[in-house]
Amino acid sequence: MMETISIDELLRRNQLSITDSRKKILELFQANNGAMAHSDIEKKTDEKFDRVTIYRTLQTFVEKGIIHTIPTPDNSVLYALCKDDCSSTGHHHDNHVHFVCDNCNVTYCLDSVVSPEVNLPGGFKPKVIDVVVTGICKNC
Amino acid sequence: MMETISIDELLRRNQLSITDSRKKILELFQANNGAMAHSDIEKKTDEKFDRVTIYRTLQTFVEKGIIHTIPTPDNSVLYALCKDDCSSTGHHHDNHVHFVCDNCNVTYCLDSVVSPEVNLPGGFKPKVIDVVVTGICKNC
DNA sequence: CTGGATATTGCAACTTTGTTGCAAATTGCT
DNA sequence: AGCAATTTGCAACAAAGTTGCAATATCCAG
Ligand SMILES: [Mn+2]
Ligand SMILES: [Mn+2]
Ligand SMILES: [Zn+2]
Ligand SMILES: [Zn+2]
Repeated sequence: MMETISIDELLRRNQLSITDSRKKILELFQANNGAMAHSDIEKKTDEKFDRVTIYRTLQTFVEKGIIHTIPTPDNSVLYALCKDDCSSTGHHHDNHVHFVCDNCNVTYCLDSVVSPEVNLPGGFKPKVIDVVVTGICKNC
Repeated sequence: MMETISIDELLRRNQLSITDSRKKILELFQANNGAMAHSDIEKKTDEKFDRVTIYRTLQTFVEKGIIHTIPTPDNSVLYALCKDDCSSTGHHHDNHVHFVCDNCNVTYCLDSVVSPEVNLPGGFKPKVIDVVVTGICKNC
């Protein structure tokens, strides 16, 4: 079992200075149970931070392995927190399935469901397998 | 075995009038072995058609089941031809795997590889499973 | 605790991507 | 050929994302 670490500690471990925008955005991710789009963050921060700052913060978090992006069927960009082992090793291991609810529109990281094997035709060498399931979630 | 039908016939079967832009865009899809983005089509048509026309044409083709969209890890919107049975039944059955090559950047429809089963936690009811594999393709 | 090097932010300006209304042109049909 | 219906191009706009730079905040050594 991995112990829960504070937001400040999380930033420090990733050699990032502790700033208002980074703290606030991480708080939002921890409070939210699903994935968030850039526009969600803009709204939830009440336009306190510049759009550009939010873009740059998200980009930094992705590079550090603190959050990961999720490919969605409607091709909007979503972000969610990574499991702890992503940031510690410096590269992503988000081989879990994502679920998009048709009804409430929440996107879940199903961390317990690992991506299935796929049998590819000869010559194709897989590196990453992204699986996005659309349907009705457990809360709908 | 499904016989190959002409572009005019394909449009007629979908109750679409035969216009220059629709013919040209379908030709591009048939000539191209991978998926295309809106911007690819703009370039390959040499700006002969208005951007808006291309958007509307792609949208019409998706609605008719002539092409389908592909969710990609970098969240760009790609389109590729559907198998014949999509347009005949009026709704999509594109339950095949897509492959994005890290090297040549071509995105393939692997029509022969059907999406695998996924074991979801209790309460989640799947409808569509999108699988996108990233790696090195057979031509690289 | 403070000064100053370094990193981060906000602003402005710009690019790309996508949408909408409407008049002009094209298509399909008689 | 003529006419109704569909499609296109244009203009104007909105949303999403990028870049350079000056102002500000953070961190660390002294
Ligand atoms: Mn996830
Ligand atoms: Mn496909
Ligand atoms: Zn739901
Ligand atoms: Zn390739």
